[in-house]
Amino acid sequence: MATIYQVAERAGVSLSTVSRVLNGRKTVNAQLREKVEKAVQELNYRPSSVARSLANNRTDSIGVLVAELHTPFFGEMMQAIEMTLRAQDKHVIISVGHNDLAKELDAVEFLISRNCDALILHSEAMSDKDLVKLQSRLPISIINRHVPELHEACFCLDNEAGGYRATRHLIAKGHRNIAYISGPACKADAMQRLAGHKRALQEAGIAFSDAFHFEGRFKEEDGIEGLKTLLARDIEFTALVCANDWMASGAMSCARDLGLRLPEDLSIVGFDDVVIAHHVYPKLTSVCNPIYQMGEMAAKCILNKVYNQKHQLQHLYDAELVLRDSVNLV
Amino acid sequence: MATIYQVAERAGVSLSTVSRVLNGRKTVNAQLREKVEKAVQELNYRPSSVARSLANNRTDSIGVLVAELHTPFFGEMMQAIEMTLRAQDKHVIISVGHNDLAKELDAVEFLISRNCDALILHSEAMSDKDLVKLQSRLPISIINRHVPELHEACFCLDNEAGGYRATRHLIAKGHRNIAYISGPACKADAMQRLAGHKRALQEAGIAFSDAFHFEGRFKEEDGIEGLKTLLARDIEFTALVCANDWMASGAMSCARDLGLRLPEDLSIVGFDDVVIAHHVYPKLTSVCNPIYQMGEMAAKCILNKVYNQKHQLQHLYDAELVLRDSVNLV
DNA sequence: TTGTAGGCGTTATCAG
DNA sequence: CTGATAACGCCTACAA
Repeated sequence: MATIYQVAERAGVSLSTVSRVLNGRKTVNAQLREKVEKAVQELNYRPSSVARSLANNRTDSIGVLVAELHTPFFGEMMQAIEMTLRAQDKHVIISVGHNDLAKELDAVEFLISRNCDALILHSEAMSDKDLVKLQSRLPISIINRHVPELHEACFCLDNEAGGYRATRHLIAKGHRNIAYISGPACKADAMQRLAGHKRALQEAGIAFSDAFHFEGRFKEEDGIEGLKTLLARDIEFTALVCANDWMASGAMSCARDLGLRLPEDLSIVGFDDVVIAHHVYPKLTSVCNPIYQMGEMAAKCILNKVYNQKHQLQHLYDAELVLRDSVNLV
Repeated sequence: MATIYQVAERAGVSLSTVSRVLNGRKTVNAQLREKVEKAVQELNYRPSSVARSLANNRTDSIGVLVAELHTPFFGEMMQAIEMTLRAQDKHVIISVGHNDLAKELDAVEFLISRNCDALILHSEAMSDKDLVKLQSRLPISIINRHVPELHEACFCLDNEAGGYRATRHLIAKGHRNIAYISGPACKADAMQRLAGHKRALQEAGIAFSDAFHFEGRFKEEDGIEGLKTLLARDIEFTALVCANDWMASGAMSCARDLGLRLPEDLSIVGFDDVVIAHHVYPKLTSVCNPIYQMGEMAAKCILNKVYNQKHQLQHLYDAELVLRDSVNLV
């Protein structure tokens, strides 16, 4: 690999001049510039990003922490981040945290040890305090979580509004008895979605009852277990909202196994609108989680903070309902 | 950030000694070693990976080129790669190629400009020649594609065997009239899968006919269009194999729209066994593409080549059939 | 076993 | 506008 010295030598100038033309400085004689460019061509010279990083203390790389990589949600997120960052010649280094505190912290240290200029995090296990502390070490942006002290760094969905929309839609379709399978009580987004559900009920003058509520952990199996549990209770319902699509899919296959017709016997609404929502049968009406946009914004936030760009930022995202075939008029 | 100088000063030794203990050299006095370690602790010193890279001409980072990130297949692959590489303290830099030659080449240059030690590629657009040329620049490993000159770097599925298994299964269930929706003729894996299908037919004494074949491009819509087209032809069939799960899902929803009962009126087999196979209805019998393992192997191949490790490598993968509910006995 | 000195490839400062 | 020269932080002969 050619170095800047060799280019300088070939062009008959000093290496400072080469550095200048490489970095697009205006203050260089046109003739010399041409000579340098020619030499660069001939030697097929490529600057060493490592040496450059050492000299100016910037790596142009951004670390991204995700819970998992093999799930559609994170795929969308990564795609958005990679595309917007690469368009600005920034590199994306990934690291997975597996929803485990120790592993997340380890992943973060790993990323920092690589001298990332900044971090984008989708963390479930770290505490708010951890995140605040982290920001004092390097710029970060946070997806899908709101940390009050770090508001300008957070990009999240209006989960409450989403929960509200899902249930209001069912009510508008004539449903009055609506069951709800939520995510775990320890997760803020799960509770916000549930709160939205309750608000919609209240607005329609329907009392919320714990009997209609099952708490899952966002997994497909929880949808199955949840529906079974609800059906075994002494209640009747014509509709079910699930706090994510995986549970909704589980509930659907369970319902079918139990001989229920969908959506005639049971209307179902999901949440997140991940890819499976299009593929289950009937196609699932679901609240959209615009993760792509959020990933893009988180990346732009970093571009603003670290590289002095000036992108317009939006921190809170609307959770629109995507209508498909899983809800029946009653 | 503390530097190695400061550690040396605090420990009262030279920086070479610090460097030695940091790199685990045995040839250093126990007392000094302790002093150094103490100083490292106290200063919370972390070596600069950038400076280290510059000095020893290695970045410990591997570039990965994928077509897209937002699809389950690549998610699995990335997860596998990230996990096996990070276990060895190597970093993963991602770059997406969007199935476009210019963009893939651009992505590769981008990765190389970052001084990656090696590349892992899932390339659809680059030619064999491009890949051979690339390998002369830096170590690479290739997923899901066989380049004869680069055999030891390739990790792929036995697509022919997979196609064979899918069709043989249907034949074993009594089907004789089996339609096939393939991937595009320009893709090697698509043609191999089709070849396997033909072999199974031949083995059973069933003649292959173009009338039973529709060529798609691996998209959901192609499954829809394909089934419609096949049904419009003057033929009868009780089973359909689709060269991937997306087309299978499309065919399923199309079949249902047309009033066919699944699997009573039409048995369907998919390919790749991506996540949606579990979520469509009825759950889809599909040929498994062990992308996770392949990703892991591609990563280990790099570890062997670049970092002198000695992992056992497997280059060709078996395509097992995963039985679910989409095939009927006739 | 330990320390000194030079090099890795750039950028940045400061004279000229 | 151009060219020495000193960082940047670490590694590694080589010398002591």
